[in-house]
Amino acid sequence: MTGPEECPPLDDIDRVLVRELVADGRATLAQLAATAGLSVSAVQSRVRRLESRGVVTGYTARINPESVGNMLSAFVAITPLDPSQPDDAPARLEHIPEIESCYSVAGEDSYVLLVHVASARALEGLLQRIRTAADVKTRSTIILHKFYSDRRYIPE
Amino acid sequence: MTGPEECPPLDDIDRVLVRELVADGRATLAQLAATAGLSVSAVQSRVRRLESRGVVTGYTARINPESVGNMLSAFVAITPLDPSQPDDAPARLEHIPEIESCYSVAGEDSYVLLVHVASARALEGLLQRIRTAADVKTRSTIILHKFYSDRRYIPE
DNA sequence: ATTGAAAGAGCTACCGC
DNA sequence: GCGGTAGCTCTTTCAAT
Repeated sequence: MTGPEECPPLDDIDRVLVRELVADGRATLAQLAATAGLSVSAVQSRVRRLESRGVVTGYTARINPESVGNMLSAFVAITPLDPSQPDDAPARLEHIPEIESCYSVAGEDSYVLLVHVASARALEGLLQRIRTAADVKTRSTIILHKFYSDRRYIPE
Repeated sequence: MTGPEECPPLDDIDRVLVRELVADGRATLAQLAATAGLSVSAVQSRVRRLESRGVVTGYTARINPESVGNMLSAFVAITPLDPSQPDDAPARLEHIPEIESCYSVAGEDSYVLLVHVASARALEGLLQRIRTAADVKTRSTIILHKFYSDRRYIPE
């Protein structure tokens, strides 16, 4: 799991492996070998290759934010207040742990963040920290319900 | 990994385990035991409990969408065209694999989707499918760059 | 709840193809 | 690149505390 390297396109077997690892990040090499119709050794070297090429960038546990006390989630769209200043908002926000994701976007705003907090009160404090840390204005969209997330589409 | 059950609050050791499993979804029980300062067996029963309580809802491989051919990502905000109709848009969109996440939100629109597609041409087709499947209008925000994502904040 | 130990399953490195 | 074996690690289960 070092850095992304060369990237010749994935073959069908690679896609099978990626799909299964997305569905179950703890799938054993034996399981993967069974669905791919290959030996454990062959699957192991393919998975290593997918990791070293940066196709698979890591493994993680999916958690329910509410179960760890984050009762409120929101999208926060941000726009720099002073367009003449160098815009390094993502770097200036990276230390804030409540921010799950940070995207730059083409639209009304410059960036969109996905944040998780304990309460409305906590969101108020977070927005203040975001504004002062990055010198931006914020526009928040409260998430009422997560129907599904973390699905992954592997084409072909 | 059956259904969420009772949920007495997490103690400090549980939070340590959850943090490590989020950072490395394939961490072994031995690794977890080392950082938690417990025996392997004790860690195993705690992890099983976190799973059965729905704190940890599963494990997944993180993948780079571009490396599997999804070169374009976007937020798609949708709003039902006919407010008098029953609104079951999320269910009517669930079969579309390009949709990674679906949230209902409090704001200008009813729902926000995160989608991944191969190209602008593919996005055009996807938007048509979304509109006809759910009888909604769409407002898309193209993602230019993902600075970070999939971070998880475990409070305390 | 936690521990320790024993048995089974999985991972890794190496070798021949 | 694929398959197979050997050695080691990890997981699982269980009795005991």
